[in-house]
Amino acid sequence: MPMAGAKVDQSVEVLKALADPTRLQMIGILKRSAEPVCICDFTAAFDLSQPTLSHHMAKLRDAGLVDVSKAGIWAYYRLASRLEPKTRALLDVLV
Amino acid sequence: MPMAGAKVDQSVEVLKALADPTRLQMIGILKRSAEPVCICDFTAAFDLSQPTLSHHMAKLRDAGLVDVSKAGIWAYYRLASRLEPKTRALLDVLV
DNA sequence: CAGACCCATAGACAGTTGTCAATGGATCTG
DNA sequence: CAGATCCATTGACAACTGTCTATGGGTCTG
Repeated sequence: MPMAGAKVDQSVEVLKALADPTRLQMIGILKRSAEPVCICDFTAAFDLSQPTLSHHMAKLRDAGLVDVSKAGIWAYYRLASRLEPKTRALLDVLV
Repeated sequence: MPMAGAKVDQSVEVLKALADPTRLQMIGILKRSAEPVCICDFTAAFDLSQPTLSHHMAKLRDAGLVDVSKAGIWAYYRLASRLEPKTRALLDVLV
């Protein structure tokens, strides 16, 4: 059976969020990390400015791939706990 | 172990090829079709011009997702026969 | 309070992308 | 040969993307 239009759009949204080397590696880091990660950790890992990484993280958040929790000064990011099974399978294949 | 740089770039290339509703559906059609499909079939299935569909197909071809064989007037497309296992797993999850 | 620190947003700008109309090449058919 | 058919390429254009600098809002610490 073919994919319905809404399913296609949702898959495309996730794919677009992952179709960037920086974001794909960010997701990989989050997936492998037991502890949540702050933006400042990413600024140390990537040679990109802090606003750029914040922008990428917002895209991952908009796609529903990432949860954020603020604690004091820091914003802690982790892989979303309630991912669609299909999305989780996608990440298991990718990273 | 983290992904190496080249692996990231290759994954991103595939993801970018799939991160478009038209192309994702084209891949779905090719994956489910036992027979190869010509561009004219896609012009019947999508409300897009022939050059646009040809352009999308070129992107899928450049990403190594699709094989093409020309026979007379027609160009027959099918899912690539020799896909990386990771790429095949990706398509099995997606479509 | 004053400063330092983390993060998000806004504005700007070059590069990429998705689409179309127009064209041309290659192949079949009469 | 002449026309018709399928497809790819080109050129154009609006829209989106990735990046930076600059700025501002919170929050902790002297």
